[in-house]
Amino acid sequence: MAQKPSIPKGTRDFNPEQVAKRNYIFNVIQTNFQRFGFQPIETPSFENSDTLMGKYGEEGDRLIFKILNSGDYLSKVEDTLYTSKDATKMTSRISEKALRYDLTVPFARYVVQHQNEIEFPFKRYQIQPVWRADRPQKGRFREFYQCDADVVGSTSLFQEIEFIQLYDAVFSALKLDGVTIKINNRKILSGIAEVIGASDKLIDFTVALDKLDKIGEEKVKEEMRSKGIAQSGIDTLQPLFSLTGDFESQIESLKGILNTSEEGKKGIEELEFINEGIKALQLETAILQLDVTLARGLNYYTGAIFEVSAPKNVKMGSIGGGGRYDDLTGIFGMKDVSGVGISFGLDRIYLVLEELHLFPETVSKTIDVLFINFGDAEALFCLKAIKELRNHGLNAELYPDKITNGKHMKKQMNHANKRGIPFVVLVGTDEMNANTYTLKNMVTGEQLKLSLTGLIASLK
RNA sequence: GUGAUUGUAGCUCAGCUGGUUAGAGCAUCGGUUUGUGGUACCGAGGGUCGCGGGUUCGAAUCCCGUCUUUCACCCCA
Repeated sequence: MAQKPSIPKGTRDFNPEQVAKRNYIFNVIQTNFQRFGFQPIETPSFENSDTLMGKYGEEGDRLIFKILNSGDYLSKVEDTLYTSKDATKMTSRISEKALRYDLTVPFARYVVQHQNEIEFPFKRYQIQPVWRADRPQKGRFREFYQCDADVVGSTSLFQEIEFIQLYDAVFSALKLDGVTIKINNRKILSGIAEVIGASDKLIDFTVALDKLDKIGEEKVKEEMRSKGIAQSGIDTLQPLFSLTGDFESQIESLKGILNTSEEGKKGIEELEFINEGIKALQLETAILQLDVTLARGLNYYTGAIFEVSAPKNVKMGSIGGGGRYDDLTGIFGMKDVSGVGISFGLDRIYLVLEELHLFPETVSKTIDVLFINFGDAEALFCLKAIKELRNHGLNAELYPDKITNGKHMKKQMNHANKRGIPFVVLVGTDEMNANTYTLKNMVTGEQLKLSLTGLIASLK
């Protein structure tokens, strides 16, 4: 229906049921954020372009939605620039604002800007939408929510341990069993790159390594060769491709590979510390797994890297990620502030819960009881009762239109049925005269004549 | 950004190699049922076949473009 209105690709409308389900997830995440001591902040939907541009790599810049300047913005562009048709140069001249791409960079900006008001270490959480000019796919949207928790101003590795606990707490509360929290450390990746003499190609190297479980060993080696990594280096990597077993045994293998790299050894130390902590504290339902091929995430991670995968029976990209960044605020001129944080992908968590039927049935129930509207006098009588019910914490409402000529009772009952309202109250002249209420259970069909106090008691 | 894919009633989909007034189920509305919904029966409304252009005597059907959907790559929540 081309005539009908539409919304841009990668965006969605949410109906009442969907909003109820999303709020359920929000509430669980928010409750746990607060339980772990995080405080909320909010930042604007759009930032100055130079705050965002260049922070996510070349690929990221391409995916940032730019906002056109107001007014007659083309008149300020020189003819030479205009005719050169250089989009990158042109963009910076006609667009000075952009929609935020994630919550971490705006948060870094916030910390630098408000550094004198903030009490460090600062633990904040932020639940807001972000925008990416990506092509939509399963679980990929152009507008989606991130739920971030970060700590800045502490280098303590106990923060990493806390974040793993936080992931576990949230997913356990959502009854999403069997999520895998993958952990790696940037220092390990740097160490490996150093050992194979490819320190200058760290990004290419890690991007290739990250694809191991997807495209296989041979293709990864091929990609590394095509990026100019020496064959001798790739041969040195061999033990890495066959790295298996539990956390401890993988660590042992890594020690063998990285014994000449100081940075690598530091990474191993950090991982061991975190693993010891988690072993002592235990996780409820999540599984912590060392994954040396985990390299995803932004260029700014310097220590731990996290990624959360949905249970294996669901085909979905990561539902959360995060890591340690030692110098994020440095890009805004504030040195030596270490930060670490994690993010929950609300929209993907929603899809996973939906697929596994894990939403509690009660999430979309909004109203406890509907009063049938027999007429003006009855309606007024009902509204008095409704007021009482509301004061007792019950969600109650009157059907707005009255029954005319005895008709439309069916319509009102139907309405209650369709909305899944569990109880209906009928008050006609008989009830009104006797000061009683007929309570009907919409599931069983059972009806009771009750006083107002009886009504309240039955509904509570 | 690269390569595919989808688009017919509010929803899910039929519609054979182009041929008279484009169908079904569900949903909606009305009736059977003027104090009782969820099941039943009867009936009604609702579509310029995504949009634009082209080929043809004739296009939902073929061609081109465009938008949209879904998927893979890139990248990522």
